[in-house]
Formats: sequence, C-alpha cells, structure tokens
Amino acid sequence: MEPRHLEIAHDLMEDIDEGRYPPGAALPTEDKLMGRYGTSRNTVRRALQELTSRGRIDVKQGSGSTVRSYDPVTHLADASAEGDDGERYASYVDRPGGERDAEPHERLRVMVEAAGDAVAELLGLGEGDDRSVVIRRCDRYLGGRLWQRQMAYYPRSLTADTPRGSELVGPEDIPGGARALLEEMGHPQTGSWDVIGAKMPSLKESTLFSIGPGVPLMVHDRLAYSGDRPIRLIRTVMPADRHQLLYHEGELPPEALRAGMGVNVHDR
Amino acid sequence: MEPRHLEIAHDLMEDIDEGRYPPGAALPTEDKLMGRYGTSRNTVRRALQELTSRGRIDVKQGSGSTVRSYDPVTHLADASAEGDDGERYASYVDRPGGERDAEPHERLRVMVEAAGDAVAELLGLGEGDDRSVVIRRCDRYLGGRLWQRQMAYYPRSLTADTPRGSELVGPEDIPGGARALLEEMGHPQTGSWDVIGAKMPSLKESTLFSIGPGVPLMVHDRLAYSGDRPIRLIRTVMPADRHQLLYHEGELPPEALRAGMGVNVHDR
DNA sequence: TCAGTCGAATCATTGGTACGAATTTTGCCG
DNA sequence: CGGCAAAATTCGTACCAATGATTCGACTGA
Repeated sequence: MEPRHLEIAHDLMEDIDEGRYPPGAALPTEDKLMGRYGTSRNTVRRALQELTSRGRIDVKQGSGSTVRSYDPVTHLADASAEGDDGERYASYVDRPGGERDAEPHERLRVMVEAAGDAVAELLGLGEGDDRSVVIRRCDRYLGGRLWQRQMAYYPRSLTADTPRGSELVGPEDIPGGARALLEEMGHPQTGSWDVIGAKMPSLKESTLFSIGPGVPLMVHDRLAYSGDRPIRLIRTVMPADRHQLLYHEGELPPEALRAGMGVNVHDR
Repeated sequence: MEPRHLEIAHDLMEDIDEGRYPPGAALPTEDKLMGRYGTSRNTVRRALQELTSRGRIDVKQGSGSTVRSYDPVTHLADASAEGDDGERYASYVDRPGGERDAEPHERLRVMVEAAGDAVAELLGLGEGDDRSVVIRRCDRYLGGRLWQRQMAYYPRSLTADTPRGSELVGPEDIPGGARALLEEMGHPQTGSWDVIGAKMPSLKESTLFSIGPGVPLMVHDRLAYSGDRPIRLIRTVMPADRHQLLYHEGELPPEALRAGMGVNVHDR
C-alpha cells in the first residue's frame, strides 16, 4: 500500500511529465490539494516536498508552486579545449537565452596553504615532502549568482622562487595562462585525468550557489601531469541544473556545433 | 534569524563533517534531539529530512539514523576505451570492497520503435525520414540492485534488411560488438560527442535503482558519428553515489592507475 | 543451548491546529 | 485613472497527538 503522500506526488509528477503542467505553470495550491485528496495539509506538503527535493517544482511563500524548467549550458570540457588561459575552465557551447547573455564576472583569490590529505595524495606529495600548494580559486558569476567555483592546486615546490613562478602566486590573471607558464618552467602538460561526479550540495554550498533544494552539484576534477609528475589539480564545482559537460573524440561535423545541440537529461 | 530546523541540521551536518559522527555511525535518536534542542518531533524530523535529502544520512524505521558513506566506482569513459563490445559502457577502474566483487549480471532488451523528438533530432532524423530506431537497452545489476541502465539508439535505416543488420535487432549480445558491426556495414565510427549531466531521479527511477533520497543520477550521453552522419546514441543512467566517470588525455603514468585513485566529491 | 516469542525502542505516517510571513488581489480615495 | 492601503490568499514554521511498522534485544520454553 503506497503512502498517501507518495500517491499525491506520483500524480503530480505524472501531470508534469505529461505536460499538463508545463514549465512555469502553477500547480494547485495546498488547500486545493487538501480538498482534492481529502488529506491534511501536512500530507499535501510532504507530497510537494517530494517534488521539491527532486528539483521538479519551485515553492514560493505566498504565491504557490510552479514547475521548474531545465536548460543547462553545455561546456566543452576537453583537455584539448583548454584555451590560451589554461586555468580557464572551458569555453562553452552556449545556447541563447536569458541571463546568460550577460557578461560573466570573475573573482580570483590566491592562497598558499598546506594541502589536505586528499589533495596531497593526488598531487603525489608524500609525508616527508613539502606539502604547501598554491591554490588559485576562481569564482565565476553570471546574473549575480555564483555560476561555478574552480579551485586550482599547484605544488609549491614546482614553482618556488623562480622568476615566473611568482606569477602563479600573484592575485592577477596569468598572461598566456597557467598551462603555458608551467610549460615555460619546464613542466609541459603531457596528460591529464578527468573525474566527474555528482553529489547533493551541503547547506553551505546551497547558499553559496544560491540553489534551491533538489539541485545536485557536478564536480569535475582534472589532474594534469608532466610526464609522470602531477603538476596541478583543478576542481570545478557547478550546479547541475545549469551545467552539462561535453567531451568529443575524433572528427566532428561542424554543423552539429552550430545546431546548438544539447542533451536534456530530463528526457524520457 | 535561522529557522529552528535548519539550526539543528547545521549542527548535525557540522558534526558529521568534523568526523564526530563517522560514516556508519548512528546519530542521536529523534527523542534525544527533541530533548537536546527542546523542540517538537516534527521540527527534529525536518532537520533530519534536510540531511536525508542531501544524501548525508540514512534514516531507517525502528533503528535510527546513520551516516552514509560515499565510495563510488570510477569508470573509464573514454570513447577510446570502448572495448571489443562497443555497446558495453566502459570497463571500470575499480577499487576492492564489498558487493562490487560480485559478478555483474546483465539483462538485455531490444525494441524497435519510433524515436521521440529529442532522440530523432540527435540522430538527425527529420520529419520526412523514417524515424524508427533500434533500441538496445541493457540493465546491469550488481549485488541484486540495478547498477546502471544503458539505452542505445540506432537508426533503423542504417541496418535495415542487411544480413548482419539483423544482428542489431536480435536479443543477443553482438559478437565483436556493435561498433565493429556498424563498421563492417560501412559505418565506421569516426567521432563522438559525450554530454554528461546530473539530475535528481524521478519517483520511478528511485525505485528502479533502489536509491534513497538525496542521491542524484548521472546521465551520460554519447552520440557517435560516421563522418557527419550520426550512427548511434548511447545514454547511460547511473546513481551518482556509486559512479564516477573518468576521462584521460595524453600519456598517463601507469602507476597512477594502480594507485586506485579516485576523487571523492565529498572532500572539502 | 538454542530457537522462538514478546516487548521496548524507534522511526513512519497522518491528522489536527495556530500563528507568522510573503504575495497577490481588491478596493478605496484622491 | 493612479496610487496606496487593507484584505485575502498562500505558503512557512512550529506545536501536539495517535497509530502503525520495523528493529533489536531480552526473555522464555523446549
């Protein structure tokens, strides 16, 4: 026997999927649902919560529940697509629409710290080594909200006390990009690993990214090597409702790029 | 002023993050929390719900709340890593532990249907074209649970009525793999797009994958081309708490593979 | 000793109520 | 007609209460 609130949630979910409530449309109010199903408000609210925590509706005090839309930006995430600025995440294949036209705003912060265990292991910094790393954190804003946060970790030992190495610690953009800088210093990037995962945001991350409930975060880690030596780790965190990652292999028909293709994960 | 239930949730989240409640440990019971915070049960439950919907705890009737662990399998998802069986998702770089040692079980189902709008557009099937596609759905189970679901879409027109083309419609594994089969039929795969996104599961998907609340799904789409002609679309859906995707570029130090590396998205 | 039973602990579900806060609508007045 | 204020609508937070389901451990009887 299915619990009452799940039954309501099922019904509403189906109504949404079938298009009876298109994106942006208003769902019945809690009172209406109470009447329709003959249950208490608590039960109705649990049903709505079920949809909320799945990212399907937005509930706003005083005005009701509306169906969410899903229209992510698709980033070209290939390592080969790293632009002149090796630190820049990726150029992105965008589709026109809304606030995205706004020019993104970046905020860079540079720190030198001792690496945590996980970062140290990835960068191959053992117990005896100097575990200090240069952390270049770049927050990218779009439409007033944090769009993605990127943390780049460089072993301090790679660049310590060299003329150009100091640029890495400077709080400014690196002309030509960090990748080129590393190459000039004798650490050309010869390979990289990308690991992509997803998780739910912590409470802090929710407020940091200004995302409602039911929105996962995508985490994209890139560990770059020079030969067999790790030279940097780039971790990019972004809300999954606004981002998709794109990789390509081999020849690609250029028309496809122009077609503004993207894969909608909500498709059935 | 922060709502009461968020305050409790914050406290608990911090306790978990600081390791005061390690993975697997039991949180205080609802009664205890009621006493500690001097609130009603409903409020405590809302706090726990906050952690639940973020995938941080498991709440089980009759036994309490326990901290969840996160230990995903890392799949090698490169197109270049496609094995002999082109349809197989990817070999995976695994780490020893628990149920994963069990031999995976696969269930294949083949259908021929008219493509939906989204799939038709991706496969380049216009209004006037024959929009029927061969769908090969492969469910992979591990430890009795659905581990990942893969849907491969082939334009029917590619393979219709050719001797080997019928293999694509057969309900058996394709010897040598679908990719090789397509190549033999004059459609060698020359390139591919991968799009990776994440979303929360629908109610159906939750039960399908037997996943609790707060677990996102990763969706991995691969659109493969022969020249400028799309020849197949592979969509893989998998719970994000058990899967990570790995791409690599350039030379890789083989020791790194052996190190059993993985990037834990819960790292701070 | 061991298996089965029973009960306590604990969470799940659902109902009810009250008041506060945000939003929208309505209506009045200039 | 425009603007502003009051009212109605609607969701947010919080409390209390009752019953059912599940788990686990303690007890009992063979």
